[in-house]
Amino acid sequence: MTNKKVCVRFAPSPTGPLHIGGVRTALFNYLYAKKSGGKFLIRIEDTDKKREVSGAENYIVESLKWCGIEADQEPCRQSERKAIYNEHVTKLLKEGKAYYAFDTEGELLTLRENEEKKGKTFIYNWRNRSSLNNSLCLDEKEVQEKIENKEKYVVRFKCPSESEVKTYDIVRGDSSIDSSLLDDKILVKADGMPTYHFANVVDDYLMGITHVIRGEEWLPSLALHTLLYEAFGWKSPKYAHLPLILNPNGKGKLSKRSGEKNGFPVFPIRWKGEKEILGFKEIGILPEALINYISTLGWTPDETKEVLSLNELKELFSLEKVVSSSANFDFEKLKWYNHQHIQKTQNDELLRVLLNTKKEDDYDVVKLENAIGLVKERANTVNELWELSRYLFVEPKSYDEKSLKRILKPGGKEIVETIISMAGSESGRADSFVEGVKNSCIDKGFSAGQIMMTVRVVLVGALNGIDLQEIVSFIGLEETSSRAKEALLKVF
RNA sequence: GGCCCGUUCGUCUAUCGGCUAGGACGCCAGGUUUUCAUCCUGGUAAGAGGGGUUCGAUUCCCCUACGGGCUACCA
Repeated sequence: MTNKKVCVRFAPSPTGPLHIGGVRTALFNYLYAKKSGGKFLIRIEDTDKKREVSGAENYIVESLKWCGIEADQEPCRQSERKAIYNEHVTKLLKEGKAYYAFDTEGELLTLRENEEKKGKTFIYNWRNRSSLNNSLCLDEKEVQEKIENKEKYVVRFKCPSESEVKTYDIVRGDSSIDSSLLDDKILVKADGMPTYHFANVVDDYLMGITHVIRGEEWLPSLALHTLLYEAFGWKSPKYAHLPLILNPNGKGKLSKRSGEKNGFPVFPIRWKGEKEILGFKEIGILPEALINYISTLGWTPDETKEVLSLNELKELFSLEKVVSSSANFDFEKLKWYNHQHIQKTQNDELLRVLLNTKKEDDYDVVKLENAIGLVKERANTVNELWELSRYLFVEPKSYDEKSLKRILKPGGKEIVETIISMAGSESGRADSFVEGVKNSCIDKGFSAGQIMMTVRVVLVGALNGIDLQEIVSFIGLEETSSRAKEALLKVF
């Protein structure tokens, strides 16, 4: 038995920015392809012109690129393959496996509403298709006339009335569906474009897709797709339906709105729609951290190691380990992954990312890179690097309440004066300055605690930050003295 | 409403009938840091409920509950 080379695809529809669920689907496809030495393709499913959003296609590709996910071929577009779908639908029509339907949308809507009033559901299928307006009950002439008169029509799939459709899903195993419950899905719309279901099946077959890895929302369509493969006499690809990613509280699919509500992004990068929406990139999440985190949503590697690079994920991924229950998105955990990845990232790389995200050009880049090295272990996001290293570049603007309380203790002024005189003295040494101030003040009878706290308030303006000596070494004696003078003026 | 899928600590998950139910995030406590954060150590906390099957069920089956998805000439 020869194993066909794995070929998978990510098939987004360009109706808006790519959200985190889509990224996860793309990621799992990509990882599976890489793991199996296969191909990963992107297919743009732009069969609905009404819902198409300009810029979305480009956004999707750019987002994935930022995540490190790149296709092995240029993306293809379904809108450019109309002739192919026509050819295939003609085949089904000829074989009596599909039929023309002339019912208007309004008529169908009325039918649906009427059934709903009775507490029932209208299904366009074997039960009622013979009483509706289609080529199964109209005679051939009438059908020809209607088509020649340019009457609007759709093509529907003639779904078998009684057949047990057996399906297999890598994540969920075997199941079987009674085809009599299915409806005669539209294959080609009145505008001549194929529907998702039809284009999807035709393309997956033609493109040699071996594994369809997609979101769980497609599970109800699996029987239809299987039936379509059967109608063409084609062998179905293997399927893996991924669990959904839900809101943090588990209520509903993660959506644009849920991100806004909970104060975190749901998109990889900035989306410039009616309103600009920031992505994970803009808030300082590293792509590898995002990828690492979302890989854990519905999947776990065999090994216990948690922090993994994209390359490691490629090695470890397996579809068999994908779970079937949906996962809640947890921004806190993403931040933890980001913290871990920041630690693994070189300072110059962090600098590059930082400057890319936000420009504050009055900083010296060499100094900034050094500062990053000093503060990065405290950062959960790249953007925090600015705030965390602020006092290494600018003197404190103000002193918070707790700091004032500290510095205003009896003797505080004397300690500050000592800092000024020692920093200004010819013999003052920057690399052991803090130790010097400490010893000198201890001699004057102050406690080590008070001395250190006072120095901190002078330098940082708050009771936090990196090691004092590191600060002094970074900013230099002159700046140290200047900050102390400033404190003397402002506080006392 | 109908159809489908799911249900292990608050969250992500491990467990392929033997469990004192493991790990990670979070949270709490302690240690390191004369600060804060990091880091280290420890702690907290779970099998939705009810029936079966079995010597034994978190694991297999059924029912109920709850959650989610689909139910378009959207994908």
